[in-house]
Amino acid sequence: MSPKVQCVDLRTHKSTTTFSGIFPIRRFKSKDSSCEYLAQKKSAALEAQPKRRSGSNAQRGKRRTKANDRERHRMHNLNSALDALRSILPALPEDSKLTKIETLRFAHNYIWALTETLRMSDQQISNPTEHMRSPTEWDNTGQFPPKMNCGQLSVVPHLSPSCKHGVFIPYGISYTCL
DNA sequence: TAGGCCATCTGGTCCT
DNA sequence: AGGACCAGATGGCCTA
Repeated sequence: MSPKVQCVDLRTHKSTTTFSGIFPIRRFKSKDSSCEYLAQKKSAALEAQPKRRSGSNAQRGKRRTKANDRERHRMHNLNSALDALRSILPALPEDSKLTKIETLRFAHNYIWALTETLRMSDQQISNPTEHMRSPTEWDNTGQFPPKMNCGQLSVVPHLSPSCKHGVFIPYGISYTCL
């Protein structure tokens, strides 16, 4: 059911590999999202006396309709933001659309991959002897850059051998499904 | 047909 | 008081 996601070389904008969208899930245990907290909140709400809202039925109906409109508008805004996020993620095929949760997970991994690429770019600047290694050589050495594993998503950053204004430009991130 | 995804409604809570 | 935010419930649509 998960859509295939096609990735591109960020420099050439040509598609490279595809993977199906199973992304690593990082589980957080926070007060606001824990099952215990939500269960407590729900039971407290059930036990609580129903609040008497002021106003006639007609007034309450009007307020409810207004609140529904606001909520609809709010969700539309949220969806617009998700669409904007989808549009900047690399190389979605024309005929498929990431689901909401896939969009968020993909964005998370994409940011992570870019961050790793920058980090390794900095390492390369501080250690110029690594500069001329090809990605293949890097892979063979098992040293730099390491093959980054993030759950089921494997990220292999490739660094451009060119240097612009003293900054190495990362041009490629390929993803392979493990 | 079951399961996933989504939009919408709804009531509760928090904040201004 | 009213708005924003949140999570649960519900029903529709689609796909394997």
